[in-house]
Order: sequence, then structure tokens, then C-alpha cells
Amino acid sequence: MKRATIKDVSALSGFSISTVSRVLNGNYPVKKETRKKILKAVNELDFNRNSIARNLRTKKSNLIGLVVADIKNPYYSNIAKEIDNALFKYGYNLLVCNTDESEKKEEKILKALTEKRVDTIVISPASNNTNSLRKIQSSGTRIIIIDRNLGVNDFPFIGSNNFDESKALTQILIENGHKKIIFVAGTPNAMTSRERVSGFKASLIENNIKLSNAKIINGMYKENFVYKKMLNFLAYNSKNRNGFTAIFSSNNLMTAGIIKAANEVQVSIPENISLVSFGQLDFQEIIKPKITCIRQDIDTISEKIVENILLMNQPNFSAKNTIVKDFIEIGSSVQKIR
Amino acid sequence: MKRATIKDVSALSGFSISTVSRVLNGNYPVKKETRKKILKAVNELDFNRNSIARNLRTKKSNLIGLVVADIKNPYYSNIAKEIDNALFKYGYNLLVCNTDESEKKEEKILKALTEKRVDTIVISPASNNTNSLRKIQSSGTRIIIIDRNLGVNDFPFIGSNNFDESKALTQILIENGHKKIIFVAGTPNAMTSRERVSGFKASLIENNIKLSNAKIINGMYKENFVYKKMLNFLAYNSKNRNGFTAIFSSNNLMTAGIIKAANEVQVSIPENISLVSFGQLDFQEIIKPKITCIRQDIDTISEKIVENILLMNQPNFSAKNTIVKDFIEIGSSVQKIR
DNA sequence: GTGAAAGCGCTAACAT
DNA sequence: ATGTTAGCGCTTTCAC
Repeated sequence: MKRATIKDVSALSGFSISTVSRVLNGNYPVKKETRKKILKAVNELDFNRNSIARNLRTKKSNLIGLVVADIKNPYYSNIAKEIDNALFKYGYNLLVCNTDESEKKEEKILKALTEKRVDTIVISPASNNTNSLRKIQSSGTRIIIIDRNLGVNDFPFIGSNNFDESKALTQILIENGHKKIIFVAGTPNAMTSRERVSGFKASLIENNIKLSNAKIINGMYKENFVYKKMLNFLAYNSKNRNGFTAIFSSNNLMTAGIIKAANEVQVSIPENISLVSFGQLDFQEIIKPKITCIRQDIDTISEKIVENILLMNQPNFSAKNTIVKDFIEIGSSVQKIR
Repeated sequence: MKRATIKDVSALSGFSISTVSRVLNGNYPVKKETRKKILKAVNELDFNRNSIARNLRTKKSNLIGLVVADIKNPYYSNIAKEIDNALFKYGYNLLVCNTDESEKKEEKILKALTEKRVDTIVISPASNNTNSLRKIQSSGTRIIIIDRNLGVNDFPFIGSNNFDESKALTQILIENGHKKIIFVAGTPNAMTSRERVSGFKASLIENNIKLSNAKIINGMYKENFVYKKMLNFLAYNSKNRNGFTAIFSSNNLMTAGIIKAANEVQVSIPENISLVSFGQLDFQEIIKPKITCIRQDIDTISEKIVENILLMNQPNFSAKNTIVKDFIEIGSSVQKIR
């Protein structure tokens, strides 16, 4: 019942605990015969090393904290999977935390992760406050920002070029004749959201479309929130929708909410209203119509995150931004008008 | 740069480390004035307690290991989210691990989690081998089995009644006139898969339908695997599909693979072939047609997991099975025939 | 190639 | 109410 310790192994095998440790770690020469005897004792005692004691000594936890808005979002769970996959063989494990877009909860999470002495925190920040992140970093915990750029260069950042991609996606709507567009924005705090709004506006301006033609509504990056909002909007305006001919949804969850609402009030996409999405839906291939979207390259993003985690172990590491190029995926959710 | 320790706080405040510890933990009476001075020192030094040292002493890590096939599966990411949500306020954090259905990887994960001294392992097992789980449990790590029942009573189990639900779902197909049904099974090892097959067969037998009418194919619980298999099958048999009129998909991922394949070869659901699914799709509401399925009650499952985690802290805890009732959700993916 | 011993940062029993 | 001290299980320096 009681767990065997290195001391028990030492006693049973007749060697000192330092020799046992050396066998366990394989980092110092040990006589073949000795190793064999010690491993026999390890086996007999069902010895399993205690990482906690080890970590205390070595000041390394082999823990990576992944802090995201919500692990249910396929964007994040895909990243989690890929990172875990790549890092498990290095002995790392993933601590997954959800901020629910709450700055207060994020603060608590950061405190908990620092106390747990995770080696690296990979965070898609809910808050724009860099103070606590800086403090944590200066105390020795590595930090990698993903998805939502904080616009500082203290931390490596990995994510999309939200402005450019958003602009390009808007361009598609405009090329198809759309001028009155509803833009469903994310949480005002998130840099991704602000950049996507900017890209949208930039495209309108470039095409000489007055900004007053557009309507920007706040969707908080929440599926259900947008679902309810759109239910009202689409139903109320079911006849002419005030002349709006297209919706630009600025994240995958909100896109799902919009489609759900449209289905419910029998508004067809794209016949009654066109739709584009920043971020693919998880079951993109089985949804009709297929949604025209910015498909984020999650594999490359994850790869770069892993690369940075490993690189940060090296002494002369310096933070830099990694912008991962997304794809535009043309579906059949946009109707050509006039 | 160097992190402050309790010793530094002690030195700066002028009190002993035990008094500092008492203030930090709030578990023993401390004079108000003293507490204030110590907290001031804590603040000045930006002191952040070291959980690793703490855990070594208290033999509690406040870590929960969640071991699943793939965190990308919404079924699991939903559970992860709910558990984290409920446990974070108790100071627990979630270590998420993916087996990818590999018994070998599962073994490695269990070893890593034991070394990390997680308090509880919540596992949807890839393997049916209870030996290592028993060993781990007897060494003091708590274990909760979810989803895939191992049919033993050493561990609390939380999951669905796969046999009954599967039988009921089959019944729906039969009531709609279907007799020649393709059953897409999961990994042969997984108890869920075997139970679902049994439930399916039981329903056929009960309805006097020869088992030879059915075709059971192995889909490994993998979307892409099934996608490719069905692509061939549906295309090759596009005229009459050998008389098969319905598909029973025994998990959500495989359902997605089937729909994707059907879309690709222009086989319409339910006009050309009917489809039911054990397990809902994540974007169930926005998929056309809506799939008739067993909707698993993830909220209740998660709730019960949390309940068990907390309950297991109590001395006289005894393991028992918790079967969570699922819902049948009627969509429009089944056609009435003849 | 192996052993003795210090110490990582904390908690908790024991003393005052 | 506060201080002293042992020790959790390991790694690593320093001897031999």
C-alpha cells in the first residue's frame, strides 16, 4: 500500500541511494551488474519515481499550461491535441485551463499555474493586461502568446494575420456585389476581434463603400449569445432585413450560432442572406451549404508552438512573432447579387 | 529574478517561517498585526508559494489526470470543460492526455501520471487490462472509469447503458421498416463498442430479423477511416447498395465520416439511405438533415465524475457504477420504407 | 564506480 | 500566538 521510495530500493538492492538515482536517470556510468541488481529491486518493489520530489530538486515540472477561452472550441482542442502529441515524448504533460473570457478567472489561473511551477504557459489571453504576464515571466516561467496578439514583443506570439485575412474575406463579399453587410464581432477586449473589425472596415474603405452601410454587432465570441441575437434580427427583418444581404461572422462558434438561428426562422443561406466566417467549423465538410471561410492552419500553428516551447529551453532564445498564413476556403454560402 | 521563498518572507517580516506558513494557509490563529506585516512582506517580495514543495510535504498534488482517446472529440472536450469548471474552485487542475486508442500509449500515460502523483485519474480506457489500473489504485492514486466499462467493481464507473440505448436506437430503424442494416462498429477492444453491437443484435433478434441480414463493419471509432471505407462502399453500391437501407453508426466521429462520404458521392440521407448515430454531433442543430441519434447527457456525466472525485476524498468511500440515462433525439435522417 | 550528505521549499508536530 | 525542527523523496556535489 505504501509507495516504495528510492530509499527502499537502496535498502533492498544493497546500494546507496545515489547509485539508485544514477541508474534511474542513466546519466552517470554504473557497473552493468549493479544496474541489473538495482533494476531487479525496482521491479520487486514496484517502484515508481516521485516526480514531485524530483521537480523540487531540479526546479523543472515538465508541465505546460495551456490557457484558452474554452477547450470545447475545436480550434483550441485541436491545438491541445497537437501540442500534447508532440510534447508527450519529451516527458511533458498538458495542463488545460479555461478562462471563459473572464479576466478575473484568467488572473486566478495564472496564479495557480505559477504556483504549480509549470515550465511554460501557452496562453490565448482574455485580458490585454501584460503586467501579470511580465511579472510571471520575470520570475522564470516561460510564456507564449497564441491567437490573440498583445502587441508587445516580450513574448513570442503565434497566430494569424487577422487584419489581412479579414480584409480578404470581406473582399469576397464585395466582389459578389454585397454592400450592406452585418459584421458580428467578438469580445471587444480580444485583439483578434479588433483586428478583424479593422480588416473588414479597411476593405470597405478600399472599395469606396461607406462605413455607415455596415452594421457591427457584438457577439462576444459566444455561440448561444449570437444565436439569440440573430434569432430576433432575422425573424424581425425576415422580409427585407433592412437591406442587409450578407453576414460576416468573425469566429467559428458565432458562425454556428448564426446558422442555427437562420435554420430556425427558415432563412436560407445563401438565398436569403449570404454568410462568411473567420475560422472554419469543425464539421465544415458535412454542413450544407459549405461555408466560405478563413480556414486557420491549426497544424502549423501547433507546430510553431511546440517549436517555441522547445526553443525556449535554449539560453540565447529571443522572442519573435510567428504569423501563420491561413487559407480562404470557398464554399457555397455567398450569393452573387445584382 | 530569483523567486522569493517562505524563508525570504520570514526574514523580511521578522517572523518565523512557520508563522508565515500559517498566514499563507490560514489554518491556525495568527495575530491580526502579524498577519498584516507578513502579507506586506509577501507583497513586496512578490512571493508566490511553491506548490511542488507543498505537494511533496502534503502528498497531494491537486492534479486530476483526464485520459481519453482524443480530446478533439467533442464528447471528451465537453467533459473536460465541465470537470475543469467545477473543480477549479477547489484548487484542482486538469492534466489532459490522449491515448489515440493505443494501449501502449495508455500504459505510458498511466506511468507518467502516477509519477506526477495526480490525485485522481479519470480514464476512458483504451485497454481492457485492469492490472495496471489495480496496481496504480493500490499504490494510492484514485481511479475513475468513464465511458467504457471494464466490467469490474474495483473502480467507480460513470457512463451510458450502451446495450439498452443501442437496442432502442435499432428499434427505431426497424419500426421504420428497415431490415438490412449496416452497423459501423468501433474499436473491437472498447467495451462501449461491444455493448453497442450486442444491443443492436438483441434488437434484431427480438424482431425476428436474421442476423445474416446485417453487416457489421469495423470503423475503429475513427472519422477518416470510416470516411474512406464508406466512400468505396457507397460509390460501388450506389445503385442498390446490396439492399441495405440504413446505417447505424456507433459513435459521433464515425457518423461525421459517413455523412462526409455520402455527400461526396451524392448519396442523400435519408432518401437513398437512412442513418442513425450513437452519440450526437457537436453541430447537431445545423446539420441537414438532423441526425436521429442517442444524445449522451454530458452535463450529468460530468457532474457525476466531479461528485465521485470529491467523494473519494472521504474515508469510507466505496466504488459503484453510475449509469446516466441518454436521450433519443429524433431527427429526419430515417426514412419510413414500404 | 560508488557512497555520504546537503538541500530544494514547504508543513506540521512539538515546544514555549 | 509564535518559534524550532524534522523530514517529504529526490538530485548532485564532493569525497573516496
